This record gives sequence, C-alpha cells and structure tokens, in this order.
Amino acid sequence: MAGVAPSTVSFVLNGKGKQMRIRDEVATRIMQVAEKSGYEPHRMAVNLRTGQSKTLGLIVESISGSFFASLAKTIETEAERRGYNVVYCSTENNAQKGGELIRMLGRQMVDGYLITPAPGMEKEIQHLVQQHKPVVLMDSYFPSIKTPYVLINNFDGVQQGMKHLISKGFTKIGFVMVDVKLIQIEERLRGYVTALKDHKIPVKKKHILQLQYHKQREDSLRELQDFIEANSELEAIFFSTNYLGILGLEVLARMGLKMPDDIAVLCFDDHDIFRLYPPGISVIEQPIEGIAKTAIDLLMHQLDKNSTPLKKNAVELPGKFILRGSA
Amino acid sequence: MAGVAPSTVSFVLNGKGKQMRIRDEVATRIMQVAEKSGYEPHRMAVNLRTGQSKTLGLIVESISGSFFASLAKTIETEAERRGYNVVYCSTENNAQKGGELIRMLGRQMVDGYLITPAPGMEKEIQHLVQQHKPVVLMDSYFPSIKTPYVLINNFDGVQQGMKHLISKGFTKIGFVMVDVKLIQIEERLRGYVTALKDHKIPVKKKHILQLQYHKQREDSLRELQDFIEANSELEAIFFSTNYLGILGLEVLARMGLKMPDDIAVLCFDDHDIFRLYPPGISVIEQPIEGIAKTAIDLLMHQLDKNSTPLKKNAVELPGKFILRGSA
DNA sequence: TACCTGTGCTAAATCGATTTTGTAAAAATT
DNA sequence: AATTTTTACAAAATCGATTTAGCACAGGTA
Repeated sequence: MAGVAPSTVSFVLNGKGKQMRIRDEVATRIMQVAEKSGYEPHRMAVNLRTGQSKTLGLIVESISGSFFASLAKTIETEAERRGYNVVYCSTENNAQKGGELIRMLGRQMVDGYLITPAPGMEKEIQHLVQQHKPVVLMDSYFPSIKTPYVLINNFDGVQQGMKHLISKGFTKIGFVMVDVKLIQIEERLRGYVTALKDHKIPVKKKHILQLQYHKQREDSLRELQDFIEANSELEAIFFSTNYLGILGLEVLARMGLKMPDDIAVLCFDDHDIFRLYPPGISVIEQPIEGIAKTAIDLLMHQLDKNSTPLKKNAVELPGKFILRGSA
Repeated sequence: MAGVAPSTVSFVLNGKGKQMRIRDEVATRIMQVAEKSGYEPHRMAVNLRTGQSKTLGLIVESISGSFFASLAKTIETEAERRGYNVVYCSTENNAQKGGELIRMLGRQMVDGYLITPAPGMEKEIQHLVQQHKPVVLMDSYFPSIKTPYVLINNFDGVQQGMKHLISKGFTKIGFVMVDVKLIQIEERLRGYVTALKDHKIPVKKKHILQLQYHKQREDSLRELQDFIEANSELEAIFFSTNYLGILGLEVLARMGLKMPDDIAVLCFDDHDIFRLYPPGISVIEQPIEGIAKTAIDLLMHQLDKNSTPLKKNAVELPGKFILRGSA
C-alpha cells in the first residue's frame, strides 16, 4: 500500500527506521498508511518469528479464591506495565489437572510462569525448571526445587497473632489447620508452637486440630464443632487459613458462641467477610501486593537475558496484624 | 528422526495417516518417536498456519468480583472440554482500558469473545461485531448491537423478591441502585416499580436511591446512611446489586439496625458474605452456571463455521429467590 | 510394449511477520 | 575518470507447523 517492500515497513514500524536509514519521507508515508488502514501486526506471526509470546502464565489453586483475586489484579497491572499479557489457569485442587495445565501452557504459549504450588505439582514444576523456563513460585515452595519464590513470613505472622492473644492473657489457645504437607502450613504450626513455648505455656496436642484437606464441607463443620465442644476450656482459637476461619464463623454461630467474650478468634489471611462479620475478625493480612510485585520482578529478571542472577531468590515478606473485634 | 519427511509426520500426528495412505508400519514408527522424544507442536506455528488460536477471551469488569469468580470457573471448564483455552481480562471499571483490552485480544490472539459489557465499551464491541468476530455478551447487553447475549431475567428476579416482601405485608420498600445506564439496572428498577403498581402500592420517588457509580466508598456509605435516616418509615430495602447490599450491611451495622425486625433486607445477586452474615441475607441468586454454559454454547455455535445461525440469540434465564433471615 | 491407475510418500508453498544479506544508484574519495 | 563508500531500499531466508501438488514405482489394462 505504501509502495515499498514488507521489510521496509517492518523496519519503520519497529522503530528501526533510522538505524536502517529509511528516509523520513518514506517512513512518514508508511506510518500514515499503517495508521489509516488500522494495521495491527499478527500476534502469532510475531510470536513465531521472535520466539516470544509476551505472555505470562499464572497458575493458582482456585480462581475463585480471594487470595487469587487480589493477586491477579496486581499481577495483571504490573505485567501490562511491562508489555506482558497474563493467562490465568486454576488447578481447582486437582493435582492431575495441574500437570496438564503446565504442560499446556508449556507449548511455547507463555514466556514464564507464576505458580502457587499445590501438592502434586512438584514434578511438573521441577520439569519446567530443568528446561530453564522462567518460574517464580508464590505463597509456598518446594525445598527441592531451586527456583525463586515469594511468600509471607508465615512463622513471624503467626507469632504476631499469638503474641497478641497471649498479651491479652489467654493461655488456652486452639490451633486449627489442614493436614496438607505444605511448607507454609508447617511454618504456621511452628509459629504457634514456638510462641507458646517462648511464653512457657504448655503445648497440648489436643488443642491442635488437623482437618482433612478434602472433606465435604458439612463433615468439616461437624469435625470442627466436635473439636470446640471437646475443648470447652479454650479461650481463643487461631485459624491457620481463611477458609478454616470462615468454617469457624459458621460453627461458632451454630453453637451460639459470641466473639470475643465466649471465645476469641484470630485468623491467618484476611477475607472480605472478616471485615464485615460482626464484631470483625482480627487477622494476619498477607502482603499480597508485595508478593505480586516481587514475583513479577523475579520473573522479569529471569526473562531478561542479559541480567546477572539475583542473589535474593527466596523472598519472605512480613504479614500485618489487623486488630478487629474478635480478639 | 523417524527417517521421513516433515509432511508425513504431520499427517500421522494429525490423524490423517489413513487418509494419506501412510503405511501402518511408518505411522507406528512416527508415533513412537514422537512419544519417546516428547514432541509437542509449537503452538504459535500451528496458530499461524491454521489461523486459530483455540483461545477465548473473557472480559469482565472486575477480576476480583464474586460474579466473575463463579463465571470463570464454569467457563474454563466448559471451554477446556471443547479444546479451548481461556484468557481473562478485567477492565477494572475503566472504560478506556476496556477498549484497549479488546483491541489487544483482537490482534488475532483469541478466536472469540465473552464479554460482560460495561458502559463505554459499546463502540469497541460494535467494532468487533462488524468484523464478524464471534462475540457473546453476558450479564448485560447493548440494544444497538446485534450479537447473542445471555443474562438473568432481571425484571422477573426483582418481581420474585418484591412479591415476597409484599406478601410479608411490607408496603414501604426502598430501592437502592446505581445511576449507570445499563439495561440490567433499568430492568431491575422496572421490576420494582411494576411490582408495587401491581399491588396498588404507591411508588415514591424518595424511596429510590440512585448512588453515583464511582464514588469513594466512604461517600457512598454516607449517602446511603442519609437515605435510610431520611426515610425512617421504610420497612424493607431492596438492594439492586450485591455491591450495594454489602455497603448496606455496613451502614445498618453502624446505625445499629437489626435485620429483619428493624428493617428487612433483600439483595439482587448472591455473595459469600450473605450466606454467613447473620441472620443471613435473602437474595435473588443469578444462575451463573447456566449463564456460563449458555454463553459458551452460543459462542461455539458462532465458531462452528458450518452451522446455521441460531434463532435464540437472546437468552434470559430465571433467577432463584433464596430465603434467609433478613427478609 | 505403451499407457493408465493406485500406492506411499516427498517437495514445495503457505501463514505473516522479522532479520540477514544483497544491490542499484548516489556521493565521496583517490 | 575510476574506484570506493554510503545511501536507501528490496530480496530472500527464517520461525515451525499444515496442506497442496507432485513424483517415483508397482501393478493392471489395452
């Protein structure tokens, strides 16, 4: 349309006009034609040629979770700022699907991966790393896999919460967790145990409830209620995830227990509900924005060919204790 | 690696071996080599050649919203079942960004669009439709744009709720909405007005609050509180979106009003919080799964070249009234 | 024997860009 | 004036697949 060769057009549109000594007159003409005809480069062709899709893959456990929701927003914004798209995928708590997803994205679809690892994804992630694909893990990690990760300092977060409960004079504090073998869960338990020991409070096994990861909602509720009834001496309960905390609210409501007088409640990881639910649930808030930004930074660093390997490949960000009415 | 030409490999791997009369012996060898070497076709190359990305674009207002969360899950599942990926994008209530997003996806990135239209996206969507891109709208639509859409029957949904309130003997019922010019909002208002008229209850303008769409959260809360204080005779309030309902909960809590005795509350569009928040908020639930499935069906139908145009291009699904403690 | 028809595969064109190499014409240098 | 250098582009290769056209060879037919 501009009466020149395709290569000439390519040079001009990619800002290499000067470098290739294209006359301003010709360059201007090309730009005008492109503008007028609404030319948009064919993504696939560009991708094929350049070998880059300018797309990142974000793999999370549940796309409907609130952790994901906040994460996705920040990551999308940050990625866009750097000229990248984001493709979201959720494993929906299905290990097998996790593997498939990664493989699917791996078909040269994405330039890099942001993953919140779930049990069962270890092998697939290991595989990616071995292929030197850029990968950053968030929220958890596998000690065996040498790739950058970002997460909240779980141990310290629980400590903050426990210190508050203890400072309020509580000594009989329950701890509710899931029985999944994940670093972050173990760290939270360690925080609980350590906090008690530091204050010379005996740790009682029966004050710790390990709920099965994948039970029916109703079964979990019952199990939780049994736990609370069996430990009527408890003055406070620390829920180690917001999912558990929400179950807790439901159980306490059923039992007619009032927070914070009948029992104090503290939860790890905030949730919309906790802000609104009377009297407001105190929580350890995750620095989600920080996690997202750091993750993108770590990923971009890997994508940037001519960059020195970072030293800080394992980032732990502090959580924030938010005091509300429940504890 | 198999000692044959690329074209032969292509035929075999794409199941055209028989058709192209490739010997079983050769075909088997090719399959084995492919298997052993872990061959995966290069997505971009395939896309470029076939002209299809096998990817759908899902554009929503807010990726962190609960409507989106449920929608995304179903859509992803359904899309996957049909061999498609999904790319999510959110406009984050930013009309300008909406346009950019669509254009971005439009660079031959996606084969079809699923969009929850927001004000300001009309032109861009119109553009897509004119280019004969497959588009399905959800949750709302533009009367001027001739493309399939699916949404809840807003009018009927509100009617269901209003009938319930009226059957309880309430006659002084407030209606809280936003001032956006969107079909679904207008339909909900029409439902409210019609329900009252049908029962010979006078419609009072001052019982209808139109909140400004993009105010600060605090400002909205204040405005809402003023409204409730100024209309102390109200026996019930109908919130036309869950966002408004949540604001309502916060205001009522501040004012110390108890549901349902001090005031009854009903909300359009369910939310996690409404299940848990005592005494449970009665809602009109959106048939999100149905919307998602129908939307995918409508889109697939457009993607399927050799298919007759559907007659039912405008689908309205019924909402479901869920009775909880608040009304 | 000459011609036609299947068989079983390969060569080459193609998708739409980017990038390397090439090449006339103009300008500068010897 | 002859040669070299620079200018300003164009031609062609390339990315990795798919798809169309083609081409030997075997067997059948006239």
